[in-house]
Amino acid sequence: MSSTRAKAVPDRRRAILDAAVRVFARQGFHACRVSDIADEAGVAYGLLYHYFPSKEEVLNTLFLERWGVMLEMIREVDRKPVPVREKLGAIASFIIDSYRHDPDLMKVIIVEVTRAANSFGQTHLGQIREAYRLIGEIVTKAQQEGIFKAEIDAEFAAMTFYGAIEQVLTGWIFGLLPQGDEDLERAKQMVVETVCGGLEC
Amino acid sequence: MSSTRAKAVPDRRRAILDAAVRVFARQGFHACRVSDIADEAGVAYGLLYHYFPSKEEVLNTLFLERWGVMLEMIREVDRKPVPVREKLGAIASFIIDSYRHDPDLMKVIIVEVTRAANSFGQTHLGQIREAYRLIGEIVTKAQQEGIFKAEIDAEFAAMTFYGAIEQVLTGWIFGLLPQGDEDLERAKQMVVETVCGGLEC
DNA sequence: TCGCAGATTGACTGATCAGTCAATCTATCC
DNA sequence: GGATAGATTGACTGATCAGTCAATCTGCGA
Repeated sequence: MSSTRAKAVPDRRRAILDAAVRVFARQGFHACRVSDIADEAGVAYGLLYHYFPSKEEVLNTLFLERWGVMLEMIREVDRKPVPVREKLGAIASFIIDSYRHDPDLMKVIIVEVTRAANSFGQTHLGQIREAYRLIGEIVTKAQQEGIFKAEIDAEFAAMTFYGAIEQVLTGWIFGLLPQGDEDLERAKQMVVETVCGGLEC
Repeated sequence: MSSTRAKAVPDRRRAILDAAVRVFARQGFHACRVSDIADEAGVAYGLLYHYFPSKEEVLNTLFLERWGVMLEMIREVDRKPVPVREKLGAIASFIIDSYRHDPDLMKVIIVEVTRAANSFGQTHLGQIREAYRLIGEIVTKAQQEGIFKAEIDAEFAAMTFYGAIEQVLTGWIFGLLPQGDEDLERAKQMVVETVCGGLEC
């Protein structure tokens, strides 16, 4: 099969998705043309429509691919018998490392989907909500164990936690905060420190 | 002069701005047509271009009007000789009360400008940054007074604080969080409580 | 070698919409 | 009551671009 061959058939679908990440990150979803994506991928205009029914569906695919990995990761972390701080720390680490590994993709997901609740966020509200719900569950358990204050609403705490991380990523994306390797590492600690500090009894 | 007359000349410019808030909130800036705004304002299409050079400039005007008030409010609060918690509490209250008073306007500002850093956020990055800077200053002072931990970067703390508030507003805007009067009041306390709790020594 | 299916091409179409502009209206002042 | 300036109108234009489609290419099995 092709996946075992050294010189496999070029995967145009993947090339289109990767090109789209770069183009969306550079120009934004609405500002770019489908031809920009095709050009960036080194592929004819019409081929995009061979693999995807629309420009929108390209963005949807990018988002769902990545968001699914994150949700799965949160579920997995939650299953482990470790303290809250460690769970939240793992989530913060995962998101921040995702940014380190592929800043363009995270920029697209945050700017065009997660923070664009009017357009694509609307479509994916369910997925986004699920992330809040999972984080909220972690908070609830910590409250039941008497580690977190019971009087703060868990969903609310989850939004605060995720909101803080996303805001920091946004700061990096738009050059409002320094983003050396040490900065990313410190950010992980600081987010968890700040939020847990405020929530613990 | 007209402002003293009971039946003053109708202020079409204002009518257009108010209509734009409703239309942008309902359909989003990119998805709506200029004719939608004109219709909503009960005014001819061309009149919008008599008062504004472009559709964009209508949104810019709405944003700058409101953001300017907020920046001035933060500066004023900072001048008062009150504890940090009270300062941050006043900021949270102002933003949340702004939402209570005119949810459509806040939705537009957050969804189309503040969180749309790719399009309009870019244009207004300076204004947005200024808010972070002012909040960061408040945090810095608290650190100098020994009330807040010195090891957390002030700009970072400012983003966490503002990010948490904005995320909660976003939750209300898109129906992810309950938004009764009590919820709004509790949110003010919870945001300040959580962030200060995490930052205090 | 032939024929087929799927991959690939890019010119073209149809719809959309921001912005223009010449015409008309209205208020005000002399 | 006439003249002027600014307000108001809405039909029209020009550009843009997502999506279509018929034509061509390529790899592979018979």
